[in-house]
Amino acid sequence: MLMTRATASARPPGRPRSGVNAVVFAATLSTVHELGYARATVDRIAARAGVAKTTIYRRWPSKGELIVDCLLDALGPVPLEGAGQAELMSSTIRWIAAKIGEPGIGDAFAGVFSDAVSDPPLRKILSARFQDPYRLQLQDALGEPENRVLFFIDVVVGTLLHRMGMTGEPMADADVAALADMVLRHFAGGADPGGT
Amino acid sequence: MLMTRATASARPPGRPRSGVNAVVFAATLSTVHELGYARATVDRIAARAGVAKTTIYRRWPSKGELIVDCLLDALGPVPLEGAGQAELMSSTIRWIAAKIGEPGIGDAFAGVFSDAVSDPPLRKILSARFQDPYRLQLQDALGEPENRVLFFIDVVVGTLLHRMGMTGEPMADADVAALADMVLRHFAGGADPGGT
DNA sequence: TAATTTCGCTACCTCAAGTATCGATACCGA
DNA sequence: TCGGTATCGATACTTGAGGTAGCGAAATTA
Repeated sequence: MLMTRATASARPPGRPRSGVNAVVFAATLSTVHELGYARATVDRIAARAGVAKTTIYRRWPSKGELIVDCLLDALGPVPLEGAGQAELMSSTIRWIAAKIGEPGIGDAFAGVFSDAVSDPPLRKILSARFQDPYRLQLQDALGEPENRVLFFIDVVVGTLLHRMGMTGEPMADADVAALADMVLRHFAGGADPGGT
Repeated sequence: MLMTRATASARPPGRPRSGVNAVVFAATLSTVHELGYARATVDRIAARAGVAKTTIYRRWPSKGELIVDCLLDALGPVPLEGAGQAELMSSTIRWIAAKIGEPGIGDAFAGVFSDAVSDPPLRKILSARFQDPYRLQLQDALGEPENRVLFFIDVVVGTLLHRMGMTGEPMADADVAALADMVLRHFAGGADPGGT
């Protein structure tokens, strides 16, 4: 009952898609890394991937969705390590800080987030396909309610992206440590739970 | 020795500029509020202000700089109220949260910040003309070193913008209170000072 | 072999930032 | 009163990027 291929029919007819998604993701990150988000046009990404622009638009309906899928592929699920809530939070913060520091990822992250601000459909996609899975995973692992986890994400990701956006560089380890320390104290200390 | 008009020559020759800056700022905020940042084109802003687009480009070299000036005008300096560091920080956080919640301001803030991510010249302008004045003002008022004030700004503004960007709504008061509580505890408690 | 779908390619549309140019207007100094 | 100068509004334009349309060719299934 594996269903790796389909539910009803074995495979759809016609020429199958070539397996270039990974190549496109790699081309996306390296182009964003070298040229920045705005200058990483779909034309350039396609050229670097050795693929036609129309092929990209056949698979992803917009640049924003391409970036979202690329980030999901690059990040994967949170590697939950550690026993207690404090250790889980701390490792999560260090994990996402390291990921945002990897070439291309931070820029793509900030870029698609920026686009979403004035693009409500993209914002819904970003919220549903990107934030929600991590939120649910963290709600389970941390045993915290939705509003507290959303607050956690806002603080951690918001801070890291703001630093990246203002300086062009990822946050240094010492500041990441301070961020983790601040957040852990907040969630450990019982006062003012954060959210209605 | 007032020199309200000039230092050397009384006034530059030619037709003086009409005093429409305030009108343009108001048109910018209302257009951004109604249409979002990306759809608030310079054409539309000019039309709403009752001014030609070329007039805007004669005064601001780019849309980004127009937004920066508009935000500086809308925000003004931090209204430093309260005696101790804790009160100053708390009132500053509530002040910027309220400002970001005003119609148009949060969107313009997030939009120009987003643009700056992949536009290094705009990033320098944003950093020098926008962040630096507030940073210096806060360094003076709070008696904290540069790196700690930068960390403070990253956390507060980053969190508020992330919430605004993901939900389209400003952060609710209860969460702003939690943010203030968390930050105050961090700066009051002596552990892990945040920054090298 | 026929149907179907993807492929690369080229050309195109739309929209927005920013530029160029024009006659008209407002202010200065002589 | 008359140049000189810089702004004004208006129109047209250039450039770049997201996204679409239509083509013949290739790959797969039935």
